[in-house]
Amino acid sequence: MITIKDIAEMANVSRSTVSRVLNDSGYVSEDARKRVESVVKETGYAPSEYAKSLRTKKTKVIGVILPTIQTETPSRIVTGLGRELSKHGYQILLANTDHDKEKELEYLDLLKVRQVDGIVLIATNADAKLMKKIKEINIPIVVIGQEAEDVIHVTYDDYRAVRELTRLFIQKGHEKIAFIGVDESDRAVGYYRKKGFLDEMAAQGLSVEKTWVQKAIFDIASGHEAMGEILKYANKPTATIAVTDRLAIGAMSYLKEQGLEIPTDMAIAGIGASEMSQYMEPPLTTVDYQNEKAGEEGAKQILASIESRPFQEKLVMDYRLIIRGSV
Amino acid sequence: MITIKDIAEMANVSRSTVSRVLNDSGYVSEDARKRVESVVKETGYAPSEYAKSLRTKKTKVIGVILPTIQTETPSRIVTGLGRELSKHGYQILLANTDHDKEKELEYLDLLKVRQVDGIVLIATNADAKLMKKIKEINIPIVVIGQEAEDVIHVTYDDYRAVRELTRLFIQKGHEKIAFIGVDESDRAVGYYRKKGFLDEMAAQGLSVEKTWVQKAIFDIASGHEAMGEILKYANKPTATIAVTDRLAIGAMSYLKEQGLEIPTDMAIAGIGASEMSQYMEPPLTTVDYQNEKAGEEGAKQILASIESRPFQEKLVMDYRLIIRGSV
DNA sequence: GAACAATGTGGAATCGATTCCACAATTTGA
DNA sequence: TCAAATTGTGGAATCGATTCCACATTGTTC
Repeated sequence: MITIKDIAEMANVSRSTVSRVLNDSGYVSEDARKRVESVVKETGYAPSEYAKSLRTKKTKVIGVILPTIQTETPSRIVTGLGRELSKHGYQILLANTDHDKEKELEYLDLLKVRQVDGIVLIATNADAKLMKKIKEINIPIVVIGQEAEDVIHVTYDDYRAVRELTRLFIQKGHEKIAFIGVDESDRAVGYYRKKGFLDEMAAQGLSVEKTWVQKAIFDIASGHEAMGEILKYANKPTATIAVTDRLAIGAMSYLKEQGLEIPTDMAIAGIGASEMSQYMEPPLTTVDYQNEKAGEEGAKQILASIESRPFQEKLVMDYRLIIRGSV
Repeated sequence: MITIKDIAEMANVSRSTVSRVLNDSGYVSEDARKRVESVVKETGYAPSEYAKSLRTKKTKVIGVILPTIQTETPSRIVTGLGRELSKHGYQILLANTDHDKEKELEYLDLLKVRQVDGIVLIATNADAKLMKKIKEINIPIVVIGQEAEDVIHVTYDDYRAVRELTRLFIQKGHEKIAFIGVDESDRAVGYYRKKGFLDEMAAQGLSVEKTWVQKAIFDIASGHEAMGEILKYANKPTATIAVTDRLAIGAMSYLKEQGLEIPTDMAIAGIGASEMSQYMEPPLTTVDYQNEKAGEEGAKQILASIESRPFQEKLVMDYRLIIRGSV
């Protein structure tokens, strides 16, 4: 494998001169520069990132920690991240926790040891333990999808989106509206989406039965189960907001099993603009977050931070309602 | 940041001795070993991968090249890969080509420069250009989902799976069976799945109208369009095999638009066991490939190759039919 | 008892790049 | 014309690890 030593010999200069040409730093005569560039081109020489990194302490690698790559939100964000990072010569080192929260902390340590230039956390819960570890490792960090104090973060306007969804139902004449959420330890999906729902209902003078508000987990089966719980009682709602498309799809499958018509007997909406949402029967009303763009923006901010340029600590992505046959 | 020099000073030994302890190589007295281990533990010291790599020429990083991370097959394979690789202290460097074939070759070069220990290609077409480049870069490589001569590859039995699917339709009384495929440059999805279909039909003495065999691309919309083409002619089939779930789902949406009943008017099946397939109406019959396991197996073989242990050049993953309401 | 082997250790060389220092030649300005 | 600044260059030091060599001590075998 060719090294800078070989290039220097071929171009009749020293390694310092080759380095000056490659990095466009310091004085180099035009003659010497041309000779070096010619040799580099004809040999296809590229310097070792490892040797460079040892000296410059930069790796051009960003670590990305996520609970799964198999769902749309994380995979879209990673796509956006990768698109922007590769424009600047950076690569993604993937750290998949497989939903194991402890692994998140382990990966932060591992990525520090691997000297990544920055770390992006996707679909995390920014709890005290995580925030403490983030402060400790002292690497530029971006959190995507969750608020994080004193850390660059890109979020979606969960609160406003759900308020608007709720308003949509009310405008369509619904007064009894149910809600399928997740644990509020997930501030974005669990807390703010619920708060948006409850605040809009209160603002419209509409009450919410305790039995209409269910807590699920992030899978289709638990949406199914939650709808079952909602419909167990006499005072039944006529519409349901689920905090993810998966939960909505699970709920829909329960309704169909019970012979109930969507949206005639129950209107329903989700969040996430999953591909599946489009092909449900009827097609599911949903909120489209700009996940790929969130990834791109996250990449821009972390690069600005790494390269000591001004950055925005907080970005809130826009969203749009996709109104379909389920409402 | 702590280095081996600091550890040596704290433990009252030389850097060589610390290195011997960390790598369990060469003679070290019990006394010295205990002191070093104690200091390493209390400081949380971990050696720089970059410095190690400079000397050992190993990086403990595997490059993964894929056209998209947003679909189920690649994301499941990556999940399986990551699970196995992380057991052995390896990390994944993600290289997403965004369906740009030229980028695949660029990424091979980039990953060589980054001195990854191995490269995994997912959802590629092993054409002559790619195979030439693979020979040239001389890094352990695994191809997943496609056959590749002289390269470790993990495949699915596309041919046999589609023969079995075709037989299933015939056993249910269908004689007029349509096929929605993709370009045959994709040997696995385009060629072998089609060949399985045609061979089984011929073996059963059943003819296939030219208009019943359509070529689509890998998206739902083109499955919709393909079904439109199939139904344009008088002699209509009563069943359709699509080479991916997405194409099947697109076809289904066309049928519904035309007011046709699935499976009464047209039975339909896809391949890929997508999550969506389960929630279609009726639920889609599909072939489940073991994508995560393919990733795990691919990881095992590439690690065996990297570590100069015996490996299998060709693995064929098993599959299972998931028979649902669409047939 | 001597020669050979095993044990244990420290320090230099090495990996491949960048960076800084020293030196020489040339140019500029007073 | 001379001093200072600029231009151009090569080589050593450095980054943080591993590895090998040289040396000293201890143990074993003939």
